[in-house]
Amino acid sequence: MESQDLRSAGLKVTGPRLKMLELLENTHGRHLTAEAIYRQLIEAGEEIGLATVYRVLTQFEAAGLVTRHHFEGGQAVFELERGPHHDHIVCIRCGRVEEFYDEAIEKRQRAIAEKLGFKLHDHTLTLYGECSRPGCQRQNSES
Amino acid sequence: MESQDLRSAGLKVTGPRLKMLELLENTHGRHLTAEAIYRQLIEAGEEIGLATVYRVLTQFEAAGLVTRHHFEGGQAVFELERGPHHDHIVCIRCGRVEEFYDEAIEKRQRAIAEKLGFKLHDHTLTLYGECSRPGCQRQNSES
DNA sequence: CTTTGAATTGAGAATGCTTGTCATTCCGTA
DNA sequence: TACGGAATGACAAGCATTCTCAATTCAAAG
Repeated sequence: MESQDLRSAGLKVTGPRLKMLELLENTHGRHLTAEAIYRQLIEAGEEIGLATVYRVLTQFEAAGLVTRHHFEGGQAVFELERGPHHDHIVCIRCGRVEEFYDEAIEKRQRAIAEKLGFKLHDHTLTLYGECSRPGCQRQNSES
Repeated sequence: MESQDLRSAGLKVTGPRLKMLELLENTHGRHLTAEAIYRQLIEAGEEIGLATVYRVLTQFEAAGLVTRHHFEGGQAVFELERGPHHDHIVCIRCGRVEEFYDEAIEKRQRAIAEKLGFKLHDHTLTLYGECSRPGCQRQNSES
């Protein structure tokens, strides 16, 4: 149950937090903006404020429950942290996001950081391209 | 002379554009925010508006003269496009930016995009860590 | 070296995303 | 079940960036 996830993250169990976790879990593989989460909850009849969505996402991020990505375009997208690290490839036409993991790249990154005298904390790698899905068109807003 | 760079980029030669190009060229290896460029020009006695700085940077970017990076932290940073492609490693304490290039990583990226059915256009790779410079402290604003 | 139209500029307003404020409400312990 | 602190929602505020528009500047032509 999600309440347990919240508790073990040191967060009080509240309605908004549960609803948001639920939504994130039922949106497998998706990368949602705060706005999109807000809209979906409102449309589902929930009573929630956009400020709360942002606040809770920030808390989730601090607790390691979600990851925040800054793909190109103003809005940040949030992704439920599930399983191991991965990077992303984003379609510049339809916005679709795929995930990938490449050990060779990871290894080179560690080597580069060490060579340059950095203690590596984190990294972001995002590829941008055009995907080959049949329905790939300039679709943007996800309701 | 910089005027030639502007002309060949299809841009009219104007005072603000020349000053900005000059500043970018004399700030070798640096990654500047729009705000920083604005401040430095003002301090140098130039008469320029922040809106112009943003506008011109966008034009420079479109012309391929500069690259815009979205490192963490709200502001974008701009870098004069000089020489071949490279990625970045940023110190999370002092903000210092180093550049690197790794053919193995580039090659893997192309392979990954192809495998996932994407026509690769671009990518961003940024490593974050702590550098080992003696003077590395929470220094931020660069005047 | 002037004229002249279009491009560029500066100032401030406006926008879009995100965070802060604060009174009200909710959670969970006693 | 009552209580205190944390969480919430509505709205204001903040920040980076873009837009608007009248005034200025550029450069091509006369």
